[in-house]
Amino acid sequence: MSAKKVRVRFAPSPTGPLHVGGVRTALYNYLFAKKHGGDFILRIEDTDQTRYVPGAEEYIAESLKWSGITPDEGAGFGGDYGPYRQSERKPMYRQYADQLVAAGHAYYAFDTSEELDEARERAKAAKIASWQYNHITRNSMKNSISLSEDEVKRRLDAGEPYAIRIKMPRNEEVRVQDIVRGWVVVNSNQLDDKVIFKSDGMPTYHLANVVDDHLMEITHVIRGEEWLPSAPLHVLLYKYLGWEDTMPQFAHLPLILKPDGNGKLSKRDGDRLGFPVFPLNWKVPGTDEVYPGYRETGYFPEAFTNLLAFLGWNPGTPQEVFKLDELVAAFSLERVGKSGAKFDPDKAKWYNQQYLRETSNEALAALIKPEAVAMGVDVSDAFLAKVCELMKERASFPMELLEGQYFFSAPTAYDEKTVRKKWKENTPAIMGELRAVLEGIADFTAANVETEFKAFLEAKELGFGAVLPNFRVLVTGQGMGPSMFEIAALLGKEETLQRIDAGMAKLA
RNA sequence: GGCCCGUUCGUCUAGUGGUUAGGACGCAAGGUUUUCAUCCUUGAAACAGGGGUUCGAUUCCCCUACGGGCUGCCA
Repeated sequence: MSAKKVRVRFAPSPTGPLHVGGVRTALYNYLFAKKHGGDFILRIEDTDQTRYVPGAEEYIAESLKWSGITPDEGAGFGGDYGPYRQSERKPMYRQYADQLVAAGHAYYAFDTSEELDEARERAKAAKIASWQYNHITRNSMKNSISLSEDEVKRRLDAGEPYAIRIKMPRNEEVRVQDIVRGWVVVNSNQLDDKVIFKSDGMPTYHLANVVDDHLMEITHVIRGEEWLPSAPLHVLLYKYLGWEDTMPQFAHLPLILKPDGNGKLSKRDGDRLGFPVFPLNWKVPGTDEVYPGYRETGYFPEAFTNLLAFLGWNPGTPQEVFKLDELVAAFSLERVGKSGAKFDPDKAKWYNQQYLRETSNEALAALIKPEAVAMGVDVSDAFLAKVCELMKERASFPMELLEGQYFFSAPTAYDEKTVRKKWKENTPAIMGELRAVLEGIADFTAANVETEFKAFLEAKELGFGAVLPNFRVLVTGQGMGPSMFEIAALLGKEETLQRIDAGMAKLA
């Protein structure tokens, strides 16, 4: 094993909000880096100015920070290998494209996009399988291979725009070794002469990616499966640039699929099925449209990384709840699966529930305080913490802790079903007597209320079912909920009695 | 269409040339609970199909089917 320090990068394009698939890729990179004591780098791949979306880069950085997978280096995070935005690295790429041209591995192409479209249209009309710019077609196009030397020189001197394309070799086996998939072999005849340097002076993803990974001394390229088809091109680029010896290892991750049907998870699936697809709320620029985020929905960051980690990876043990540092310790690319994973909203919710239950009542209270205040709730922190304690086991998200409105104000309506089924002729009399019993309790604790309540039932030879539901509906308006003794104690004797009186007045 | 990748309960998955094919989510039933939730117990539920190789294949090979990705001067 070489002692070279592990360096991995997450290289998103700032064309919009990062989605969960992207976060998972970032997460696996982070876990792998930390597992091996290496560095996790954020590189912004903005070689296409036309697709730049304002705010996207900030969104990406904030998403990573919130998720707890903050980069060690990168755009906005410092580091010795900068700049980390490809747009700022623009002057660095040209020389490598020139080097490839000089070596005969690349050539100038003068075809306009209109001409390329035409070629594709013609092929389509002729029902030829999809058209490719390759060893067969390049001779009929306008480039430095088909054109005479003089003609090429004339066009270059005239300042005519051109792109630089890689010259794919004839009939050569290109082998890519992938950590999750093993050897992937493809014949170069299947590959096309991809543009590596655009006429606007910027490199395309393929060149920029290889050059930057080399210059930044990246040791492992961990990215989505959508890149697998272009991996052979990248391998060839390393070879032609003379960097074969330090070529990073590849790991192509399976995709995250939509929960129902098939296909890649997309932002519309979230709307349709009612779960977030983005880590943070994303406000579409120039509109009022907002896509919901995991953070705002009430997911804990560690629940988020936990559930994401398990989409395509597992530790091989029954344990499923892993804090971020536990994930780091357990992670390995060898245990990453090969097949796409359908996102399961139910399981996502379950993960959050696990973390909610591990969070202290005080911390939960602090978490929901702003929301409570916004709702007009005015109670002490201790009171709110107690509410959290009572509501905790029936919630998956912090917001749900606030669903027991009756904790904060007297009921305005009384559960119809409970009243219909439980409120009998003699109920008002029984409730009146219960009220007297409650009033007589000096120390109004849950335990005392329970003891006195049970003694009352025994003395009156009444069952729980005849009394408690009515007690509950008078005080909370509900037919279900946490322990009534706890609720009464929390509200206090005075409030409890007042609510009984108010309820009796309406129901009797 | 071409190329590449994949295929174990509904979902996420473990797993081995010989297993009662295991777990989790969800679902169902029962129990606990004043109720709901929690919790406990139990249950239904899978090796895509066909050929090989083999004494024996879910496991190895091939084909088919199905699914996915790519096929841009996007990333």
